[in-house]
Amino acid sequence: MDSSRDGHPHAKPAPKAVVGRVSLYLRHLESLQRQGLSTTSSDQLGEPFGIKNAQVRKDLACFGQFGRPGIGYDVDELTAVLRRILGVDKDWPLVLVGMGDLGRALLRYRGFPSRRFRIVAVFDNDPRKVGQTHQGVTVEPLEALRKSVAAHKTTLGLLCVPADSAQRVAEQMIAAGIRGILNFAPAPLSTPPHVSVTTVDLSIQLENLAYKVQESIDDGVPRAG
Amino acid sequence: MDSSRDGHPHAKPAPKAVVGRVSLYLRHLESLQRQGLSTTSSDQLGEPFGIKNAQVRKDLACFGQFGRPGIGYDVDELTAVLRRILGVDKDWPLVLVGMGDLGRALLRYRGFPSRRFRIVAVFDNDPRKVGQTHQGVTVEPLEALRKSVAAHKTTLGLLCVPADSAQRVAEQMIAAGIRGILNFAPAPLSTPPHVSVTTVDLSIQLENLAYKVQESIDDGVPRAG
DNA sequence: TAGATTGTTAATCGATTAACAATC
DNA sequence: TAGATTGTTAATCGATTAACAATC
Repeated sequence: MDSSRDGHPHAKPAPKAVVGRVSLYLRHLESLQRQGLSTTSSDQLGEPFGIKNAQVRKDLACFGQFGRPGIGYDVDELTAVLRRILGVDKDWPLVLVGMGDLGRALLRYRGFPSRRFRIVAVFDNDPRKVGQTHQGVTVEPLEALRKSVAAHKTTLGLLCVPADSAQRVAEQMIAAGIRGILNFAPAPLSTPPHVSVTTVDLSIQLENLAYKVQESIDDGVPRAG
Repeated sequence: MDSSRDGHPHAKPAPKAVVGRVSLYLRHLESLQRQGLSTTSSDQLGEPFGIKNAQVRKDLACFGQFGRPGIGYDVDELTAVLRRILGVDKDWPLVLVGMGDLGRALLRYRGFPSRRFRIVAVFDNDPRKVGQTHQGVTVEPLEALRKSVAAHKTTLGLLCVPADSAQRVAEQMIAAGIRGILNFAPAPLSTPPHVSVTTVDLSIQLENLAYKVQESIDDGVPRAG
């Protein structure tokens, strides 16, 4: 019952930090493709990210065998197979909830459409915002969420509301059928097990950066370079 | 030579994932403080994040001994000591480079000032943007970066330029004396060892979320909840 | 053939969890 | 005292790295 070759590997429960790195490899593969290269190696794939060749091979091994000893990997082939594995070989509709400054910025963010993520609907409960059109999308009230999610078969959502309403709004999104939430509110969300949440907490990121800088200044490396 | 008690612990090289979690504990402590609680426990501190009590205690042990057996932790005391350890007991000036949509959104983001991160200067090379004022800050050309960094003793920067200029601009920031970069460009930065970089790549985050959702749909949990 | 590079197994390393004596 | 909870040591778990036979 070896299923390591088929497209949607029911295989093992997808080893943890691996998927994030595979996304990076795919990025680099696409850039190699643009450069017109036809083959690559585990060494080359990990290099821009400081990832060792053994790790690259181990990561890829989670999903199957894609290379040839002595040769390496076919760029086009590996690109296609990783796209399929990661699910980015098709469009993903998104809902965006919360049209503050960040919501507006995300609506214009070019990195999403270029990866086939399409914001198909935006929601806000502020009556002054409802009815406005940004980037060709009209702001709807949250009551319209469930119908929209069903109509577009949306599974992913961007949550850009203030921290104090994040949990409540997340629950509405989940009730509407959303299965994955990219949460920009600086608040932990508690969600049922079938819903995935990634919290992007910019202050925490900055805080960690500040700590590292403080540390590096404390022990050595004192002034401007 | 036990230095586990002094404020800026020269002690051990700050165990990896620990700092991120300590930031979370601090957040929760501040919320407990607002609720008027005076003591807490390792159990309570980790609970909102799904972190086990043993882990909380181990994490805190990296920096010293702050609790009392049978009692727990003093909320005010632990808050103060964690703030000092993380370096958020003082203002951190920031530069922001790149005034696109995301740059503008970050300039308005309330999570930064509330954690004492102050955007003191913003830069862009587009002559149409230079001279504009947003949120009371005037956009300057990149040539002005070095002088500004020196004047404000800035060590941290937000990088919000397109991917294809990210490396070049990062080098300018580093040359100007910046020591930590929060990078929003979807591109890996290569930097000298005394400079810390955290890349916030929203497409990668979404991609990983999409993968998890796809996986959860594939094996079980089929429709809207 | 010699050199390159794979997939995989074994060894190392680090992080998480459990257990428990010590303390309030 | 009994119950709670710490700091820390030991046990477990998982992730990274090194090594190498197999292959082109």
